[in-house]
Amino acid sequence: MPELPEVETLRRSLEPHLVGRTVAAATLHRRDIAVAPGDPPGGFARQRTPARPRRLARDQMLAGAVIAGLERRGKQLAIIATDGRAIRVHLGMSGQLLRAARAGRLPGDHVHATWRLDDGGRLVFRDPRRFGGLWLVDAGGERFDAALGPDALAIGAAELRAALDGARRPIKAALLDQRVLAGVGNIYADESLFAARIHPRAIAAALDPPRISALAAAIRRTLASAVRARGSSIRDYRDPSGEPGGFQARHRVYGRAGLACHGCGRMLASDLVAQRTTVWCPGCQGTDY
DNA sequence: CTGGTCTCCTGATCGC
DNA sequence: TGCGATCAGGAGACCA
Repeated sequence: MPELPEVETLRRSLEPHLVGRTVAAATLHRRDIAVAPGDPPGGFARQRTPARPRRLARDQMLAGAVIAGLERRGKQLAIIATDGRAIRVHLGMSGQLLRAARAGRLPGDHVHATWRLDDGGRLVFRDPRRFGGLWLVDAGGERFDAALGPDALAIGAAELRAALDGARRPIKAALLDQRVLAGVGNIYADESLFAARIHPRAIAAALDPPRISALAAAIRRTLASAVRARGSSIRDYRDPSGEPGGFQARHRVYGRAGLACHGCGRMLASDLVAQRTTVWCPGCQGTDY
């Protein structure tokens, strides 16, 4: 569901309700959506079904902690306690963090974790597809995945050039790689490439410095504009206060395959690039790469 | 190392 | 109305 603008919208929306609150109680309903310190090492997927899940200490879900703030890096969100403990949240494709005031209604299905606050409010982690998850972080631990690249919202030209570092793969594949750049997903990769007039299959290493500068600027502008619009709502996405985003009305290419380009009128093309449906304009972004 | 493909999971939608 | 095929905002495992 979410890319950087949706996660940043979530962060801004939740923060005023959480900061300064004490976590009165916390419940993890499915052990296999969380990774705790001491869990077997290895990839996320292989950690989700340990032969015998370790029991969690009750304070690992931040029970008893006072919430100091919410930080975001790329698409990851960290709920940080005043004592340094934290919970890193990945929303994956279908994850949501929902808030309900005292006695407010919350969905019952696919709810994997629940926190109750000292003002009676509740916070819920819901994720039907379970591609997302929670990382429980001790004080002093890594709040974000250490391999994440620079945050895309403020990516500079030199920074992007260094991150791409001669990658011999389509620029779209590189933009989707969170180790290169943190925060861009399928929607904003296509929108940014259109804005920079770069073909999604252009080999990253073949882009000259001026084009990489243009791309960095396009990514910053596209993401900032999407954050201002409170993200993109495809299907039924809502932020925690129930508000849909508004950026989907401004998509130039994503979801518009076969329609006319807003820039030149040509029909937008679509194909699989980096295993993801990709839409571009053969007029504005070229037919060769 | 690199880059392409497969896979995890559920739900919405579309054509028949 | 039902039913199977297809697709989805992500990303790690696996393979050549």
